[in-house]
Amino acid sequence: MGPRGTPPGEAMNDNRPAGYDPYAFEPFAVTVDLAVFTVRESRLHVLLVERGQEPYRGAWALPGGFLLPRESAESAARRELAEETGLTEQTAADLHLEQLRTYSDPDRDPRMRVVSVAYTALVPDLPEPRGGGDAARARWTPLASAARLAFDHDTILADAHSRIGAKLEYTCLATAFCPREFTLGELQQVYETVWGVELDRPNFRRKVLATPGFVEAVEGEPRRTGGRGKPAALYRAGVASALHPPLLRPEGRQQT
Amino acid sequence: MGPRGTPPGEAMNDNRPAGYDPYAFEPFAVTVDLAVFTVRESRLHVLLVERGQEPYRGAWALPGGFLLPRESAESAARRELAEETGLTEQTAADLHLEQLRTYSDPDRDPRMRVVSVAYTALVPDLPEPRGGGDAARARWTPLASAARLAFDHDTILADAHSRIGAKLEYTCLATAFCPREFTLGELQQVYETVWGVELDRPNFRRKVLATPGFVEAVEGEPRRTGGRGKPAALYRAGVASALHPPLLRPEGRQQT
DNA sequence: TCAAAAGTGTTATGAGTACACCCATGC
DNA sequence: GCATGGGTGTACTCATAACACTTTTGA
Repeated sequence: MGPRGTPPGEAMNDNRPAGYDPYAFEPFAVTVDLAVFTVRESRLHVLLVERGQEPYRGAWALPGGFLLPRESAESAARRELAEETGLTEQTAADLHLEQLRTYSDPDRDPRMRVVSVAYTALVPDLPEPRGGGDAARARWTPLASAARLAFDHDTILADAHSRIGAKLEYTCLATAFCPREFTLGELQQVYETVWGVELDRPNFRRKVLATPGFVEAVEGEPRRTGGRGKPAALYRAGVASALHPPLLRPEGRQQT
Repeated sequence: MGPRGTPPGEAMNDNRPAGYDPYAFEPFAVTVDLAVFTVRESRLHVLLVERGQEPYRGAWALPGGFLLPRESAESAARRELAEETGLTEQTAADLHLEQLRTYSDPDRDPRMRVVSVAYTALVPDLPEPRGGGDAARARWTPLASAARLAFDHDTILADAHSRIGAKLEYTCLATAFCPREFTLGELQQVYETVWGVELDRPNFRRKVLATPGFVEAVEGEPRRTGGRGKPAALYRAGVASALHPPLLRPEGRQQT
């Protein structure tokens, strides 16, 4: 059958181009890339690191790195995320991490063949990252200012942005952007920021509360002020993960 | 910055575990796996191949194979698909292929480290495949009978099934299961088969026709009979790719 | 003439929208 | 008091669900 049946070093089979031998070529390297988003001051931000080496020295890039020999891509992503953001391993282990897709263009890295598995993470507003070792800087960058990244990271970032926008429609993911306890106003801000639209507050409220398991009210009287105005009730993320029916963004509905 | 800045053979940086050198370990192999679906006799079928070598000799598996040195994962997937199904390269090039996700568990292949990029393809009912070389057999298998596949292919197949089910809700993908010209009854069959539910014909019909660009009527009087009953009008896939608003499966709506 | 599949019509329900209005707090 | 955000009420619109009914073919 297929080439999978013939690992490098074993006999050829005729389903493989004549003369193909994995050891005759440079090995593939496998990396992970992370598009980590947060909402800050009503703008979507992404975590970027500055490259300290060629190629793309001095350019900004998505954090990421090589898989260790006995590590899955998701473990590698969590490890890199912890390293780059200064999060504890525990916090990183609990984070919502989602595989975006894999980028495998043969020329995506000018030096060698690198296949990269991209992940998306959504985090609440975190302290400024402490940059990895090796003279690297890391920082939160408004998405609007994140352009001309190294490698194909502009593409990955665009894919990630579009994916999370879509995900907000039919999952409860938006709560991942919020701290453990949050107000419905903050949750609405997440949607408005990611989608770049304004939503009707009364309707948003009803929609969220009508979806069982989306949010759960925090007991007692605890309320929090967002500055001025009436203090808002606090909620925590609920147990549901999917939104049925979905919460479609306004643009997604205007044909008919 | 991150390890990506240090390809194998260059200097270490302290963001990488001490002593790590990609050449000191077995190289990663990168493969593609394909979950190719079709609808046959009102049942969802998947294309499987029989393994001719250890491990899992004699077991059924998803078709797939190694990436060539200068080939993207998607190109590899199209190439493998053409090889396994006997499709022409041209047909394979036009097919709807979608990246599912990447599987990277260190132990997913007992012999070596293999990272596999899985793809999903939807095809109309095709002739029986002609199996690849090397004594392999290939055949369409009802999804219900496809179990205990080699490697982690049970997992991949389950993920693929659940993904296409979800995709039918908010994309026009169902037409990929149909021949170039099809009736609305056939299109409805696709939904009913993939979702495993019955839909109301009048409502389905209205919904499809009300979505601009989903299908376009074939001009003139051409009608086709599906055996007995009134001949149905023929349609072709339209230009739209997304469904707004989505066509939710019944189960996805029964909470409130 | 009957079964089977295509196609049309109609009504009730419920989700989504838009917008008016009241409440609580800081300045 | 007034600006600011939280929270409630309501009426209109439109998509969907459910189901009755007609049409056109093969046997």
